[in-house]
Amino acid sequence: MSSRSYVRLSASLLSDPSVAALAETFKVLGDTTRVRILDVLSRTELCVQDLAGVLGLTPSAVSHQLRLLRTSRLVRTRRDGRQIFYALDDDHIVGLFRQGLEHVQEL
Amino acid sequence: MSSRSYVRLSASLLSDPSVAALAETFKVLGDTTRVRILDVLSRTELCVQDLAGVLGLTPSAVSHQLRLLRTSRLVRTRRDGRQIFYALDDDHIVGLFRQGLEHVQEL
DNA sequence: TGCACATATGAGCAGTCGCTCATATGTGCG
DNA sequence: CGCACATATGAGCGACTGCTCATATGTGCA
Repeated sequence: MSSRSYVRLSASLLSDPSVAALAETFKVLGDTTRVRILDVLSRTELCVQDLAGVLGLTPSAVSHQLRLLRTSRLVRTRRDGRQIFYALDDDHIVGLFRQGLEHVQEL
Repeated sequence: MSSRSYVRLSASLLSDPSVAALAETFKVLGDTTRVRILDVLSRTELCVQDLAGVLGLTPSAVSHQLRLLRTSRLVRTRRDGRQIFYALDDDHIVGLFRQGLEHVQEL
């Protein structure tokens, strides 16, 4: 392949910011704890201590992970008294899970 | 939430192996170098040195990443003489990228 | 066969990750 | 207000990641 072709191919690739944002999103999804959290939240809204209860983790560990998920706009929060309820922020995550599972299941 | 409800919710969640496989797949996608490699391969089949040329990386670095992608069944190989050509192994990756970009673009 | 090229692999190092533990912030209620 | 509860945050530790550099494996050709 000529270096001239490198240039032509490069011009059609994803931009650096897109690549970074995409990788960042997948990185957040690439951890069993966060997958489990998102799986739970795809079924019901839940507060931190209940998430911890369901998943068998400390509230602190869950809170740390939720911060990441919040920063990535994967979950949103709603305060009700002392508790803060978490829910999925958009439907793309469910789509990503479904598509990811399809890939996984054909191994 | 009662501990009885924990049990009910838990029963409907993804199995541990599914969670592990899903997280593993996303983890592989969660790196800019691998995203760039897959982006290139979504447009054309390419051998290691040309991938390195396009991406401005050493052939060794590319080869290390390709091994991961191979193990995860995200790319497949075809030998032609001394060169080994890499291509996407299935269409789900393109779908995952598209879905991921949709999420990213609404930030 | 022997040499050059293409790719793969292993060791090792700097940077990152996910947890725990301690502590801070924020809210409701007496 | 003052205390208990719910959540968030920071430091720090062991485990892991992605690269480089050196080396091994595999292929084509004289």
